[in-house]
Amino acid sequence: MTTILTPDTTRARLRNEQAILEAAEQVFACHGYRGASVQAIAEAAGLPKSNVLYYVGSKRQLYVTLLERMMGRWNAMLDDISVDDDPAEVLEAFIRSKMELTRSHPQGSRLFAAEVLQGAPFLQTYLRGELRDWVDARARVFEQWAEKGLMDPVDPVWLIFLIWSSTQHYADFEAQVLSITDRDVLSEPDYRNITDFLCRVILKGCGVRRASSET
Amino acid sequence: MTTILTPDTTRARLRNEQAILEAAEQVFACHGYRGASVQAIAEAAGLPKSNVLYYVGSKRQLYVTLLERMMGRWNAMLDDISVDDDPAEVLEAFIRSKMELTRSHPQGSRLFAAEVLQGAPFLQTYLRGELRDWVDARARVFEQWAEKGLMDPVDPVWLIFLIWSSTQHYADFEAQVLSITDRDVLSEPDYRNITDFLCRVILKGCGVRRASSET
DNA sequence: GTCTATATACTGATAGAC
DNA sequence: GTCTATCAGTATATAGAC
Repeated sequence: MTTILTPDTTRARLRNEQAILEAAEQVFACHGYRGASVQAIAEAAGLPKSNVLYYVGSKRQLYVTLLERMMGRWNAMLDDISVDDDPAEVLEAFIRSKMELTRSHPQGSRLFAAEVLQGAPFLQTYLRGELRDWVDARARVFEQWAEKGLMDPVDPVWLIFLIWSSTQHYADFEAQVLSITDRDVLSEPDYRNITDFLCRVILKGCGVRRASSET
Repeated sequence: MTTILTPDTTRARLRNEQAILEAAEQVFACHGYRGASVQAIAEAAGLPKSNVLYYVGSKRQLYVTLLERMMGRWNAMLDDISVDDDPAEVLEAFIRSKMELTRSHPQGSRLFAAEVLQGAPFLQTYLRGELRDWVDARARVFEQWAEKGLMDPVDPVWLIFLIWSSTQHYADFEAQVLSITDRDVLSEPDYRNITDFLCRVILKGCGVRRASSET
């Protein structure tokens, strides 16, 4: 079948693909892989079910594409550190960038949560490989900081999980947070306040003196 | 239809109902409400699908029953506090009991997470009522402690969410934790270490002096 | 109480008209 | 490229034999 790719058809294709990805991220995040239906994704994207499958191949491929997109965002956040860096600066940047990921991509964060909740069948190799190595490397630096007296000798892995969990919470449990605080949405000032709170409590809790106090 | 309730039939009924609840909690926790199938629950319980529906009425009723059971466990943990209590003792007990709920009921914790992840459609009234009131009451006590100089003036609601999220993490993200730390399970000593870590960091982070240091 | 059989709706995916 | 029609499979739920 010959198809003339006019600018219009290309633009339409891009627009449809984008709409599908956004819709699918929302539906997968809400109902998980099994609970999501192609029909629901198609309706959310404003397209017939067949078109969705035409564009993305299969439900499974669509899910993998979305997970890869989210892990890409995640990796973009994971910069390397060294013993010579300032603990306060690094930890604060760590908390802030993780929270910014939650704030800017709540659906993707929830998608990730749903995937891990079902035992992370699609992410095993990533978690046991790339991400474990990254955690181990960072943990060693934390330990060296503790040896140099720059922070308390806390278990570095539990510390990393503390930062991940406390920030991730505002995506995954957004419904609970909104219900309890009687809000419709979490505003940018809300996110700023929460982030400042987490930086303050976690850094102090680890015995790290903050680099500067203007926030 | 007349049925003679011998001790055996009663015992069988109880055993089956128990098996169904356990199996359903696992399947709903893993795949969410929509992603769970009665068939999968029946297989996990070792019963024919029809029997499951005979016992529990419908998938929806089964789900509600499980949520109610979990909220019962949750409420059993929520003891009241007053300004005259010791902040260190109360906060530490809060963290420890929340972590103990995670440890003893990981499936229930994940079930709760999956429910909130989909927007908490079944738990709206609970979250906006009972639980919000409980949080508000506790928040007021935290604020009074801060006024009396017993702890830093941190936002009490973010503090409660910090405790919930950092403990809940070890149920919801168990797959990630196990992959990264290269474990098959989280042992009781692991849970003790994590709990000690969280008590130490969070209490210190809020400027609360710990009551005793023997743990 | 427990099972088989089945009703009805929906699932992911595809074939083929346009 | 986009749609309708349809496939085989599975979903929840129930009716009725035993």
